[in-house]
Amino acid sequence: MLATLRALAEPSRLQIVELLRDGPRPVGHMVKRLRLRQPQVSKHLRVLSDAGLVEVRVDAQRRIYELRPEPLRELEVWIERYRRIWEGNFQRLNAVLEELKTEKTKAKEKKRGRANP
Amino acid sequence: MLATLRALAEPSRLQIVELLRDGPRPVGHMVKRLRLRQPQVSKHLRVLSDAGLVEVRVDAQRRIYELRPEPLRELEVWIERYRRIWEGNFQRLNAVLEELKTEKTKAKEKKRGRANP
DNA sequence: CACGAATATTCCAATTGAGGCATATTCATA
DNA sequence: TATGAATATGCCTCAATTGGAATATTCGTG
Repeated sequence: MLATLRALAEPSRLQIVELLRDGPRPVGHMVKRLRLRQPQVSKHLRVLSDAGLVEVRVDAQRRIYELRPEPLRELEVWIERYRRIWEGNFQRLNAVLEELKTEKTKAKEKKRGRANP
Repeated sequence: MLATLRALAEPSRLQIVELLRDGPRPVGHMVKRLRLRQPQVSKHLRVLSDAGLVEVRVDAQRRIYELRPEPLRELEVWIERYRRIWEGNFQRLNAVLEELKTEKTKAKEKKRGRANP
């Protein structure tokens, strides 16, 4: 999970993944499209590969990279656990009250909620 | 999207988000649970807040943090676009062929597909 | 109105990560 | 078999990020 997120949380890498959404591609193809030099693309692919997000197929001196579904599916599963957050009516109220024995609820404050403006 | 991923791609921050899945929580609550000092937790919360992943409610000198659904929903939407990747039978074959005019398909190679072992 | 509780911010040191460049490797082909 | 194409790796540098400690701020309360 974390590995997947870390791999995706980089602009170039995210672009590569988006690129591969259209199907397997050789390195050279990505070099042409991205604003990156070949070594850098290879490095990013290495990271994606270590995270299990892509796999390679060899074609002579060419390397064809392809998305692997597993990590993405896992990410989807993970995020589904948060679904109820946007499907309204959470029962969180009691969760809050559980923690806030000393509740006084009287706040004002603007400016991003800083404790000390 | 990228902002969301970057915010989530850090172990402590991911933990905080998981924590907040159970409902809004004050900073002190997280400090107790995570293996982090208060200032560090505040900093991470700041990052999450900048990414729009959490919002604050003020309660006296306490700050109650709460998950915001939007970025998570967006992430879910984004990942759904990859659904077909794991729902089999992609038509990628022709995408490959499109790129590989010089196809020769003869590969061997083991060791992680390095071009030069 | 001084004090403690709760939290944010600043400054610093150490670590990590991305780009750039040069180079090594492998394959196909002349 | 020498050469060019395609790709990976190593080394270096710079910028960004994280954690730590100290400090500032604000609120409620005695």
